[in-house]
Amino acid sequence: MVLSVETSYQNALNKREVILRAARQCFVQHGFHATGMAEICSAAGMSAGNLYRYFQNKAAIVRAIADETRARIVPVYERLQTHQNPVEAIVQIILHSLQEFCRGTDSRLWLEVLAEASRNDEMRELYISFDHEIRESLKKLLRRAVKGDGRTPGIDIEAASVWLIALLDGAIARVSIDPHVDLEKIMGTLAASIRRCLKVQQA
Amino acid sequence: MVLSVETSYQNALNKREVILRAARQCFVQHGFHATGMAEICSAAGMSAGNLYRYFQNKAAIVRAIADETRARIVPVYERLQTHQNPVEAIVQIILHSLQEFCRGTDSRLWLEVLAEASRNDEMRELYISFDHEIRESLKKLLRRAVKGDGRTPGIDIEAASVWLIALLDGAIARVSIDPHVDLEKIMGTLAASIRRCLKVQQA
DNA sequence: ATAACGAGAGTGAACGTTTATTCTCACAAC
DNA sequence: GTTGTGAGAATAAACGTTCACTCTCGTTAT
Repeated sequence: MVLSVETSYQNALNKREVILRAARQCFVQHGFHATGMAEICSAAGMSAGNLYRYFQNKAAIVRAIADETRARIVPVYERLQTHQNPVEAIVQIILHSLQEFCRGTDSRLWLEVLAEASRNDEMRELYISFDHEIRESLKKLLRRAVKGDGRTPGIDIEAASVWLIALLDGAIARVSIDPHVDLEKIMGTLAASIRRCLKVQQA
Repeated sequence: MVLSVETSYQNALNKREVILRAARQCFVQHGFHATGMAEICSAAGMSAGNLYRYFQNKAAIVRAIADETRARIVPVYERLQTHQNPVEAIVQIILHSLQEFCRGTDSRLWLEVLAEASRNDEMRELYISFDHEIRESLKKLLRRAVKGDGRTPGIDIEAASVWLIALLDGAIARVSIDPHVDLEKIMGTLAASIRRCLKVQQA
């Protein structure tokens, strides 16, 4: 019957999600390499044999997690593209991204992705394509900001986009390491700095 | 004999350094957890049994590497403390640090340290104490900059120090992941941004 | 109504490696 | 002859992965 096929498909999706949730939790605690399959299995409440019905191997799980983490951020960039004030749009993007990463424990996961991307080719390509995508969004906004301002652009748009992302990645690192960090305050001063850098043009 | 003790001590130091150099190389390639002791042994041209005479275990090697990496940066901060122009001193510090990390492959190692610090308590303490130390240096300079400027400080000194380090960490991540990055250009625009943020105070 | 069938979900022990670490023994120096 | 230095085999645990197998159900045949 058609219905049964559909429910089984749904079921498989659910199982994959259960596994991913479990794996995410383990990876946050011990990192990609120091997490064993047995750990993931027990966190998912599942036997090893069964888990391997849903993922080909450990690498596939890691890939899925990295993809998922990345996918959560992209919409933020697209949503704010239509904001009328481009500088404020940029500020909002960075703030939203930071919040999105730092709610829960995704920041640690992202740090793990960064480290992995620096040596694993597949992960590097993922990071770079992700980076390209979101920096294109930023550059569009930066161009609008420079034009709208009516002054000679003292800003190197390419460089500015790089620095915004670096600032974000650095902030994620800090938040995920230092337990005493005050996210609210951090975000306030971050916004101020970005505004200062982007709005004030000097000869 | 006194001399023999001394040379043997020297010898042991050399051996430790040989091992650390080898380990560093391996860690850069595969990270702390994915690097095996056998790998380090063969890179150091040494048997396992012998290597364990110089380090208690793998964790001790990791600790030593992290310490070493950190120790390489601290002097930069101290050296520039006496610079007469505090803003330029800050710019120089950040630029030097970036260069120090990105010469060779230390940037990857630092990324590894960051990821590890987010979950391993010992590494976290190392990072935080390091961070505290260098931010104290930055804060001294920032205070001088604010006073010297003679204007009402529009800058939150604590926050500014945090953001400078975040910027640095983010930049390190980028350099170590993206092979196409132009370090010279990056450093130029970084300096400009910092100057803009720190020098120009607005109501 | 019931027996036979088959597919999907699930198990957990076992596989062959690889891991970090230790043990044993040989050589060299003084 | 003792001590320091080294190699390399040995160990046991842990690793990712696979295996043969069971259990559960819905479908079909009788």
